Amino acid sequence: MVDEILLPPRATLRQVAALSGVSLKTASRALNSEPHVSYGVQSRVLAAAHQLGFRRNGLAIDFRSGARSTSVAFIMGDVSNPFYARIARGAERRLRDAGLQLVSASSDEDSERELALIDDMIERRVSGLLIVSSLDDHRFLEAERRLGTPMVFLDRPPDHILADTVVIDNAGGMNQAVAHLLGAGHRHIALVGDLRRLSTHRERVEGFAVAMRSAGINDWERYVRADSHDIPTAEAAVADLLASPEPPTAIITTNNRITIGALRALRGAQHPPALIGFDEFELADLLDVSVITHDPERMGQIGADLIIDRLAGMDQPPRKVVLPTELLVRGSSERGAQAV
Amino acid sequence: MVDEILLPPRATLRQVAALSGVSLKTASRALNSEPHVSYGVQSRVLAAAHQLGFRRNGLAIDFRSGARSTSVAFIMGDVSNPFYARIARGAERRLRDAGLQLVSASSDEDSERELALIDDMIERRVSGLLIVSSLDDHRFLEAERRLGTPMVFLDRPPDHILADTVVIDNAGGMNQAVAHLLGAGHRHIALVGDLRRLSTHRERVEGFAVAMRSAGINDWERYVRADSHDIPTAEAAVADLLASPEPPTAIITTNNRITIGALRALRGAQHPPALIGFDEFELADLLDVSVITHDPERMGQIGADLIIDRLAGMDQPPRKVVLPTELLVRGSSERGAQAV
DNA sequence: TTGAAAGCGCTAACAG
DNA sequence: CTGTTAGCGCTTTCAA
Repeated sequence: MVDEILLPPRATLRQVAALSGVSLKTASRALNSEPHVSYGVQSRVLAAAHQLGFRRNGLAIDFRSGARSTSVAFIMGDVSNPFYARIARGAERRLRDAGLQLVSASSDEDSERELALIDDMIERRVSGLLIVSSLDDHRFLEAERRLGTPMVFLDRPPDHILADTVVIDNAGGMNQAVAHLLGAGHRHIALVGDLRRLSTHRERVEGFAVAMRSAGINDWERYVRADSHDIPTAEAAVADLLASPEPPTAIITTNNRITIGALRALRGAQHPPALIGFDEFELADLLDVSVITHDPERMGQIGADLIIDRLAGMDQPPRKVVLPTELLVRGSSERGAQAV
Repeated sequence: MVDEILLPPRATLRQVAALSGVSLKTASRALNSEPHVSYGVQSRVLAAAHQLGFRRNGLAIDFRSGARSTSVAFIMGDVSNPFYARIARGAERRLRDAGLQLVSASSDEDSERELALIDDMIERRVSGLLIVSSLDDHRFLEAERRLGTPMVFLDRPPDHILADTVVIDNAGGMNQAVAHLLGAGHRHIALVGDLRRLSTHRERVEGFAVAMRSAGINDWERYVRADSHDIPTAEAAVADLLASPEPPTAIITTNNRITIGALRALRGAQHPPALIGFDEFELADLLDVSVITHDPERMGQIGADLIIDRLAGMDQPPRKVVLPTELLVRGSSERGAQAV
């Protein structure tokens, strides 16, 4: 193979202008279909651009006009978690229609990494920040906020800073689930939760506690397990619960990863406890698993819209949007209850 | 709420230099920890930067140094498809270590949109392109390739252009699956496939055909269905097969979406046919579904490495990496065979 | 070890 | 309708 010569350097607007015999600015206008360009000039410029294989330099455009790139950052735990992927999808669609692009970055739920990513995104001058944060103090973003960078906190509210937020009705969803199980006669209900430091975890546990207490059950903590952040850990936690002297008759898992871990642990169990999982997941219907559903794509859409509105000058106090949940009763929640 | 005054404009390097009483270039050197800066100057500049809340302007840096951004584009069908999400994950990790960031964009498998996205990414001067393409002619990328933009085609090889490619051993994987089913006595084996125009589909069908023919089965086309690009379509296709006068005794689905559609269609079937799906998926083990597995994260990693190497000047002829598959035999492939 | 000057490719602001 | 003049914030020469 002959080593081909690459790099006949890229044509610039200046060359297009020269070739078509107009000024830089006129060429710019023509290529951007701005008004006040005669038809003849327009087509001459376009032809020259085509001939030279000209491509606008987005880097130069972003740099020059306004001090912001046309990207919006999405910082979350892990793209391959369907919850985040669906948020990304919702956000991406809205942003694209607004001429923006989504840049996703995974923090692996690690605070250091999250900080580094946010920092990086700020330096890249993203137009906005969509964050599912695992930090517990967001004061460091205050300066950026005052500089006018729109930021929306998704799924978990920010701490020590006022900013737009889109969350799920965690307590409400949990309440419905617990009420349903209580109604079926369950008294020994376990909760298997995510990292203790996450606000979603705390809210879900709190919703659980409230519902349990109001049913007169005060030793609810006995069956609460936390820090099951991945599938294997969740599986182990559930296995452990099942092996205890007085196993729970029902289990609530607080996210899709944990639910899957629970399903693994329950596989082949003689008398599986009832199960309700937070987050809908693909195949939940086939596996007959009851879930607390909500709409992650919508979360992404709303987040994106908020960014877009703020960018367009919307100047209202920070909003907090709470997305509803719905209990989808399937087979898994209808079993294992002891006689009432 | 008092309307707070935002926008005390961002500090620039020039201001940092002024405040610390050094030249622009010295400030630049200090902040980038370049050599040849005395300790005193270094700390003076850092202090000034801190005091002003200075943040480097990534836009200006990208623009000025080299005509490339520090982003790599990943163009694929849909982020919320776990196959793509896992590729993204693999690529993202590698790229981050190289100081690059991944920008994912979904084409929804639509050619127009894919073209527009690629165009957009080129204008944004991404450092490289990772593409799962649904186009059938990539000549339009030739100019870009000659300009030195590294591009890697994932999952589906490019047409009419030479470029790095990372694909799965489609024919081989299909062969293993068919051989397994034939060995169990199946003769009426169906294949439910994706969009006909996708090369992956064609290769998988070809692998299927070869295996069937070499077993003396020449009417294999009878049970082949294509264009099942989403779950509902796949479900309908499988339901249709089941309802035919002489239904197949085994079904092979050619990707994770189709497998899920098939599972839906098979739900509650009296005598479900055997099933083998292309692509591993979460819960496949719980559902006891046999699959042809491979490693999408690795595909992402290799793609990213190829980009990074090319960016670093690696100058070999385009590579074609073929990733192996493995047949994971679970319960679903062990049923429904008629007496041999 | 430091600095001055030049300019990346483009658009904004003003003229004509 | 078209052109001229600046200059975005930074790095890259090259010189001191």
